[in-house]
Formats: sequence, C-alpha cells, structure tokens
Amino acid sequence: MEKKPLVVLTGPTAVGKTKLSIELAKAINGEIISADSMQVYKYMDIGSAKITPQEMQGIPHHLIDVLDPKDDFNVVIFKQKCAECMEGIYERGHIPILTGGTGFYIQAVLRDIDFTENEENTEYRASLEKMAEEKGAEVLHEMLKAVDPESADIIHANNIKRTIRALEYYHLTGEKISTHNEQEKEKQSAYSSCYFVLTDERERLYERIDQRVDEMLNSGLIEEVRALRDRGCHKGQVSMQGLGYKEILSFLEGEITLEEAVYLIKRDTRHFAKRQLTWFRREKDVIWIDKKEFLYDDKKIMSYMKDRLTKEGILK
RNA sequence: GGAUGGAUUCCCGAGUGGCCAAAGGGGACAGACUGUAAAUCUGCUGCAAAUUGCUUCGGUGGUUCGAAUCCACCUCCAUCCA
Repeated sequence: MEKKPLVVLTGPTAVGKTKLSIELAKAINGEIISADSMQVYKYMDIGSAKITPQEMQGIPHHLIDVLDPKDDFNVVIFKQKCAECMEGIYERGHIPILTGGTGFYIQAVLRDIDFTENEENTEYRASLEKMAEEKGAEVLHEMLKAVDPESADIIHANNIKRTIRALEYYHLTGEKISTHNEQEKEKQSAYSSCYFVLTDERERLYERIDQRVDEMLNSGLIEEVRALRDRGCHKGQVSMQGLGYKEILSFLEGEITLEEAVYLIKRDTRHFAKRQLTWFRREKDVIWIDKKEFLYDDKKIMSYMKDRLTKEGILK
C-alpha cells in the first residue's frame, strides 16, 4: 500500500512555526493539526501562544480548543485524535500538516508507535507514587531492577515518573517495557513525509522567548490564569503544568512574587526550547531549516520547503 | 578626614595556612526520553601536549617548605562617625 502524505513543521518554541504553517497550508492545500500539549485546551489562549481565528486565515485547524483544562491529555489520546483528524483530511483530498512543538507526539504518529491499550491503571500508579514518596526513589528502582533490569539500567533512579511507567507497563502486560521500546525503535516513518524543523540562532531564540513572555503578561496572562483558577483549575492537572500557568498559579497563591514568576517562566521556557532542539537533533530524517541561512526570508523558506515536498512526491 | 566590614572562578556564595582549580546554588552548555513530554530526569562548567602540567581567589610586595587563607601598603565598594 502506498504511504499517505504527511508534512511536519516543528521547531523550538517561539521560532515562528505558526506563521509559517499558514503559508505552507495555503501553498499545498493543507489542513493543520496541532501537535501541542497545551493548545488543545480551551481557555488557555495567552499562555499557550494559541493561534487566533483571524490568524488562521480560513485554514482548517485541528486539535486546538478541544479539551477542557480539567481533562487529561497524553500521547495516546493525542495519537487517537490525530488519527481521526487525518482520516477526514485525506477524505477531503487535503494534506495534513502536523505543526507544534511536542516532539514526542510527532514521533508517535509519524512512526506509528504502538502504545498498547491498557485499562485504567490509576490505582496501581497511585500506589507506586505513594511508595516513592514514602520510601524514596531507590526502592522503586530496585523493584524495577528485579523485573526489568534492562530498563533499570537505562532509567536513572531519580526519574520517578519513568521508573513508575516501566513498572506499570510490566504490571499490566507482563512484558518488559525495554523490549517493547526496542521493537518500536526500529520503526520507520509510516507516511510519505517531510519533517521540517525550523530553527534559529540560540541567542535570537532566547531573546524572542523573553520578549514573548513580556507580551503575554501585557495581554493579560495573569487574568487568564486567575479565571482558570476560579473555574477550579489546580496544579494537579496536566493543563496546569504548562509553562506560564504553573508559575502564575504560584504567584496567585502568594508563594512567589510576580517578579520571580516571570523570571521562572522565561528561564524554563528557554530550557524547554533547548530540550526541544535536543529531541529534534536525535530524530532521523529531519530537514533543518535554519532561518539565518535563509536570511529570515519566509519566501525563500517557502520555496525551499516546496522543493523538498516535490522531491518527496508529496507535492505534484 | 576617621572607624569598621568587604572584594573568591560567568553570577550568587562557602572556604580563614597544606586534603583547594576551590563546597553549595544559579546560569550557560550537552544529553536521555516510546501513556503526565510546556512533563520528568542526567551530565558538564579555569586552560592545556590532560592519571600530569600551567594560570586563578581586587593589586603589589612580604612571611612560610607551603597562602584564597597570615602581614604591609595600595585601589575600589558598603555602613557609621566627622
């Protein structure tokens, strides 16, 4: 069976993905699917730098504003929803453009990573979390070593979340997550795809981040978070772990000053951008687009992307 | 003009004769990541021809086998008294 086309446009936060994605969609008759763990949520517009309806310019956007902040979200849900969207897009004869900064999500759909469907496991997970808190991370790691030494070897004992997931996986499937991961790692792209990673000089990126955070504050980030809190949002929720949200919540609770909150948002967003870049560097077959090399000219970037898409047979 | 306290590696900050290229934190940089991923975690951070050598703790000179640590003078900063 012939592989279906899929275009990925990603890059670190604040490089300018959104703007470019619109131009790309127009050029190739595409529809945009957001691969963003925060923009899925309603009422979280400012802090997630969500695209506005005007900015969309009529291009269909998917997976934006589809969840309530109190809802859970994770790769599996993302993958499911994304698959549904893509089906519709293909039916309409359009090309899906996956845009957003969550590399893990992109990988999951692009290489069609299998996340074995598990039942509700909150109880077991909760018990492990409790154990970690009471007895320490080492105990959990020892438990993992007993059932899945390969994973224990790879996962640092301090990384409680991943240790728990590995234990959970074994508990639910009776299989080692390490062997599962081994198999999934082999997978190639399930699509006829172009994986564009937009990037820029680090210094410039950091400047943009700082600037953007200031803009968010001026546009009413605090009010947005206050409204979310009034709706009952709290730090235990996935949505409230977003950059800008958790810090402003701390400020509203009186735990830190506004100045501290702003400092943390900026710093952690820079760290985040760095982590994104690390992720993309590791991905194979990515097409790097260094804005500087294109003299910051979107037209040049666009024509380059179209070239690559043609070469790949996505654009005829 | 006088008194006292201070000046440490990118920043904050510990160190008051050898175990000090110098604790700890931050930042920067690098990395991991397969159901919380805007999450979670790790490594590294004076220079080099690198199990050793060289330069560093405001400056200069001195004491000592040996100084970031002691002494003298100088510069700058802070507070207080004039």
